[in-house]
Amino acid sequence: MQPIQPARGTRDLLGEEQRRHAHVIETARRVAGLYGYDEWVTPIFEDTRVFSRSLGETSDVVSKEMYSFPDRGGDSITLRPEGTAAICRALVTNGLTQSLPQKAFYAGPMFRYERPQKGRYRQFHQVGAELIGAAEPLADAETIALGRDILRALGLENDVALELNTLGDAQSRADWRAALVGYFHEVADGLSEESRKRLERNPLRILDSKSPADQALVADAPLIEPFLSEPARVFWDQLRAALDGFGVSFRHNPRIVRGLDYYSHTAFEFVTEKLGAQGTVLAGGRYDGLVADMGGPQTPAIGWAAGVERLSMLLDHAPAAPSGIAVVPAGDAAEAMAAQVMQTLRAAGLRAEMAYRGNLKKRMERANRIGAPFAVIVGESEAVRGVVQLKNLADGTQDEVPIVGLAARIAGACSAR
RNA sequence: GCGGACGUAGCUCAGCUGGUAGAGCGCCAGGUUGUGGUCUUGGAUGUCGCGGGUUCGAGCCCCGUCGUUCGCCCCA
Repeated sequence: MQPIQPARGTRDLLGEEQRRHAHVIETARRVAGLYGYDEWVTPIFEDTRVFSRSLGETSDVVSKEMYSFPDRGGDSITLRPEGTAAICRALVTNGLTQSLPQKAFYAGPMFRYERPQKGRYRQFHQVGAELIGAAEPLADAETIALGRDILRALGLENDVALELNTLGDAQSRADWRAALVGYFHEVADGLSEESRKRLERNPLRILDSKSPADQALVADAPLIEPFLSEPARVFWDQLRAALDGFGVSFRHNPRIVRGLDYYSHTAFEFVTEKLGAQGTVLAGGRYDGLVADMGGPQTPAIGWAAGVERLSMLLDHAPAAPSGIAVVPAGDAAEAMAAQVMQTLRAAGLRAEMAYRGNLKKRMERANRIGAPFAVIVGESEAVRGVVQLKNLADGTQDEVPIVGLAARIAGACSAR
């Protein structure tokens, strides 16, 4: 019989990989807490309209990458491809548009039907932060600072660089886009085949094309700055000043555009050179129209999402596996006593384990294998005297210690190490 | 969705111009009846991803398929 494999683009997370993931998520959650964020947990699937309405009909995410299917009632359901739209939907459905601003942190699986690669899976995991109800550049700067601080807390500060751009407000963006389309039409003969298609569907995307031929033409493409409206220009200036205030350094990259339609003003990416084509590690921007798309009032918002898989791969060291105290009965008759001792240790907050079978030698081998710092050897002759053998597995020393106070003794020794 | 590479033991891999499969690590058992690590002796690894084809004979060649991987598209 052939073993059944995990579905394409999905995988199991255990051991070291699981610890890396957990460390990324816990770090992000903790730092977001310092910034005043609460965690929101929204459903893993939603009414398809939550995404089709918000992401823009032209984006590939909607046109071919969503996991959508009809449920038994005939409604179209979609496994969430990203987090922001659902957060906005939750804001509206819970009436929180009446108590702004809201700061939402989230972590969990997302789903996109695409060709898997390293660091890109059909089920992948993101952490994200959304600040809803603040229109000031100060909010953008603080949100970006949060991302930077999480990366810093993960020890990745030197591996990533922040690239920043403005997309202007709706009018600025429309004017700039028209100019871009005009320019690229003029030089269309020199564009790559892909970019000629993009010119019809999603012209902004030509700007970050990887084709060298495109890059040469992009260099002379009109920049957005002349098209910025006065308010958009002021916003852009204030944002950069505010980032200085938060001590966040960045590089202006006029070619950054965001893939999803709902962004305006601020767009940013933390990128790394270390992951090949999957170099964007944390990215986001301002999306002032999205809450209204969800049926709420016009509400400004700024946020980002980060890929947990990609961050995990960048981590220098996986967090160490936890190790517990090995409780070892000397002989079957001591097992009950050993179980009691083990429960005492657990009650004192210590991780403790006992093998289910094997003689003393076998169980000592296992104690060594699980990386236990100490073995507590429970023998019949000692047990009647209320003592056990406490063996330090690092240096091989062994003491007879009373069961009363054993947990405190071990805890003290562990913290002293 | 498009193009390239790769699938051999639990893991990392070797396997000659086609001749019935190997190493290291790990695992199991003994040397040690109440003491791990080091050492030592022995043992089991497996439909060579799967299906078809060529051949007297296929891990090796051909086709298909599934999976992984590197890029493209897109995107975190």
